[in-house]
Amino acid sequence: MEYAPREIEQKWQQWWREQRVYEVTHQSDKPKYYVLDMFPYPSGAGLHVGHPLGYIASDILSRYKRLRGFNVLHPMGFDAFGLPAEQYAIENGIHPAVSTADNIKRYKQQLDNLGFCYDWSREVQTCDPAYYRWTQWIFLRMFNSWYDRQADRARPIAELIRAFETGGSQTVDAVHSHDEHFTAAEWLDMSGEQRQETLMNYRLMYRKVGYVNWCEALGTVLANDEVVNGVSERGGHPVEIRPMLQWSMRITAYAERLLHGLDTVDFPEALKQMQRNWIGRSEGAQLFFELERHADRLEIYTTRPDTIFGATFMVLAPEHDLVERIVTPDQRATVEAYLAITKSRTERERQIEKAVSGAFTGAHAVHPFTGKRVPVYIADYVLKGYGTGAIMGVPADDERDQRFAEKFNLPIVPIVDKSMYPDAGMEDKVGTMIHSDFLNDMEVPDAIRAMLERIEQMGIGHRKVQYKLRDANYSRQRYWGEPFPIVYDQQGVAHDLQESELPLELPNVSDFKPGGGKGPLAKRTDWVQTPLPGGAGSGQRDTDTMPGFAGSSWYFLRYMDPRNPTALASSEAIQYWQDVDFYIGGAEHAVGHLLYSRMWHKFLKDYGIVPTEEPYRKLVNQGMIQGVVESALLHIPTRTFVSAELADEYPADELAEILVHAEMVSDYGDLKNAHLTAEGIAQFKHWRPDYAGHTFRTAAGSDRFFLRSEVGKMSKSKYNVVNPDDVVAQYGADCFRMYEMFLGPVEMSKPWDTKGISGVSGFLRKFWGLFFDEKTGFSVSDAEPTRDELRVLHTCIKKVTDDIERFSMNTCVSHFMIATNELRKLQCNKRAVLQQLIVLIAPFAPHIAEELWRRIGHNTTVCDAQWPSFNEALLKEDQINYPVSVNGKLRANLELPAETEQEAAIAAALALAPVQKWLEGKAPKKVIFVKGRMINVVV
RNA sequence: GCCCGGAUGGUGGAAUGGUAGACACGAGGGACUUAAAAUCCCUUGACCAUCAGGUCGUGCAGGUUCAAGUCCUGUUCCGGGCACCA
Repeated sequence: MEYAPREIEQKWQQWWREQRVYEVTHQSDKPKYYVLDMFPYPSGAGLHVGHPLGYIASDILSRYKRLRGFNVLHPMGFDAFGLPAEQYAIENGIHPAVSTADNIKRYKQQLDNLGFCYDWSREVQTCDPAYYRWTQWIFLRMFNSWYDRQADRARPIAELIRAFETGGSQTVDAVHSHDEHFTAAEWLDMSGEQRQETLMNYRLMYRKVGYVNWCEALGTVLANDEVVNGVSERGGHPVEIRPMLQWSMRITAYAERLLHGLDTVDFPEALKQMQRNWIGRSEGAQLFFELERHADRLEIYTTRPDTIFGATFMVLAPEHDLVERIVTPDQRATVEAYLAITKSRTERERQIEKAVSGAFTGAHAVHPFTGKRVPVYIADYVLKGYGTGAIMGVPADDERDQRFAEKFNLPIVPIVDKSMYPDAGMEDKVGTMIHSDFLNDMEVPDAIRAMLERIEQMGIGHRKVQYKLRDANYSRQRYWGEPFPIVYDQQGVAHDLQESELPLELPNVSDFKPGGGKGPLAKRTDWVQTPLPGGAGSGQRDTDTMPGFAGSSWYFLRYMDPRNPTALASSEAIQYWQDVDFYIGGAEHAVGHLLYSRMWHKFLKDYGIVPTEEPYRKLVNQGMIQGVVESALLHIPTRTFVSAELADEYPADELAEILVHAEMVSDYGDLKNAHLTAEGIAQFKHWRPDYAGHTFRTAAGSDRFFLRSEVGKMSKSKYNVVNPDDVVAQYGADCFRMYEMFLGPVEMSKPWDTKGISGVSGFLRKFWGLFFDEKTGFSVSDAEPTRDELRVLHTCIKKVTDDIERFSMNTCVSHFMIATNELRKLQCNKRAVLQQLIVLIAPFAPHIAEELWRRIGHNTTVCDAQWPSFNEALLKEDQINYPVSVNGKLRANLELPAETEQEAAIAAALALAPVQKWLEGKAPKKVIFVKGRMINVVV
């Protein structure tokens, strides 16, 4: 009987759905296992063959864990708020809610088509009010929290207020934005408004005027990780730095925990490194320089306090508060001109130029050790947002300071003798101190230690750990996101909504265009005007919405108890499911989602809402399946298309690359052989009538017109999108799943290439064929399996089990192929062998497995079968082939019975004539057994 | 510039320090067929060969080891991330 994948697949997909085979509950005695995919943003383009790679791998793992007796949580949902839907609305007038719902529907159809074992009853959508109610709830909890450094956790803001009332600002060690000192009496003297302003300095969600990444084209502010090379990640629009009143998330409070947590989780090393770099911890000193003729002191940050004797100038960031106060009248014009230039330049221009620039303020600082006058400059290579926004210039030991000193003719005093370290770079922390007073002759690390001590003794500074990580901007001047559950009073003080007022639903609007630095919500004045919480007068709602990462920062918790109306998830559900055991998704979220959600999790841990410090135990980044971009070479002057191998005959600048639709290409995906046949050329001319009159030149004697191919993104605009639905229609979902795994390791990126799929397709037919007899149809035997048959089966069980455990899905497919081929040779149709093989293959090809499982006589789903265990004894062969090598070189093979003792093997090996020859009469020093088989004789 | 990865046949890729190239594609040859498709069988890293086998071979140069694709040092190229972070 023919293997008809589509028939089988549709039948079982429907049955699984109707029988709710994949729904799970936390009321279970089984151990839990949580397998999570990064949920997709449902774009209008639908899925292409690259998207399901990670989903297939996680589906296999989920099914495997279920067969191993785990209660497996494997949910799916949609990250449904965000910019693209809103841009689409602006361009086409379709409400984001409508287009998002359409896209989700299409995604679900495409996913179901592949036979995934998601528990769809747990689906979440971040744009659903029942979901974002809890996103708003977490926001408010953060708003009403501060970070206690002493306890190293977030705590309710009410406790901070009590501390201020009793002891002022000095009684607590709280994370805050800027230093403030006040006594309890001063706190009590403050107006309500002043107190609220003070509290903003401590809240974990807080408002501040900050320099933010403003994108004019998108009409919104962006987070640091949403800005790439000075342009917006989405759309590539220019981004400028602008001061705006914005919500911020105090992620910096968690910097140290985010860093340390990385040592406890199983993430790819590269990803951990990316997060470490993003957090950017450095140890150094914050220290003060007195300013000449000024009461203000200049506070700088340095990781090299040992080099202070080489400090010959100071540099402030152009935006530094002190600039205005210290600039001298004769330098005012120069400084203002420089400030004007820095302001007018966009972030992008500044990054591209990298030219040394700056201006002298006319002011001088006093060197704390030498008492010398040190000139104070401003320059944009010093950043306002890092450290104190001021540095000491040490041109002998820092490349940027050196360039600056050369440009402005400032003295360069050598302070580290690196002659003992010829390979050391300028900024390496090695060498011997010179021209450095009491530090002279010390090695750099000792000098750093000595100087830190001296600075603290003298009271001119202190040790300080500094992070590159900044607080995340949390406001977006957009429509399609979570509204802030906040109302402002006349004084602009933020009041939080009561929990009973949540969710604050996103109101409908008809005009989605942003304008005047405000989002579309500002136009709904009827919605904006609202009584203050508690009814004390009228107020105004926040017209911004939350950023895309808000909803995705905690979605994995909602899956645990997705319909709970009274909590983000019940504590029983969270206690049972705990955390994510296996998380799979793209590496592009390394410093965005993965950092934010880790922080939210730690925050929730601080309040005992979740039991674990880290949300994800193990993370795998799946690679991308790329497309191949095919183009035909056009020789413009002669209006002739030229086959790629003839390109050398034409001047390169007269050739243009014209994109060709992948559907017309023969051998698509093969970088060397992709070509158009006569039929393909006809299709191309029909598709591009503007080229219908052009001639196509192929090499003499060839009817193939070769294309120029390169690996690139799979995208509509490159005409190279391969839809998984089409592959499934032709080969079946089981074949598609196995083939994507067979292409290579899940972590690896590779171009899509359909050519190899025939191998997997053929394998599935052969596998199916094991169960059928040409004449009698379905036929399995109840006879006892032979030793050979069992050996094939148990080898396969062992290898597949080992390989799934180490997430090596591609080699699993090979093991299935080997087992199937061998059983075919043995003409094995024994039930005892085949039914175990079905279970092995079920995670990879669930439909064919289900069908055969039923046919073989089971009346329950294969999903509830038990993973077979293997018998080690059966793996041993009756005869063992002993390769014998002398000094590591293979010399001979000898066959011995498996039961032979090692001594017998040695004796036999050494007696072997070829080995005798290589021993050259010498006595062996030692004999080494390898894997209990191979013998190496060392002479 | 800095930090991570990676480099294995014509191709995708296998190899807990232990017979490199599993498995698959492609290619070549053969069987079946009027023919094609499908299917099946054989060959397929390079070189030498008296056809028994031998020599070389995992980007390059060294090292450790009885034994290195795998570990160490240096180097080249490719991919990814960060980039005035004091």
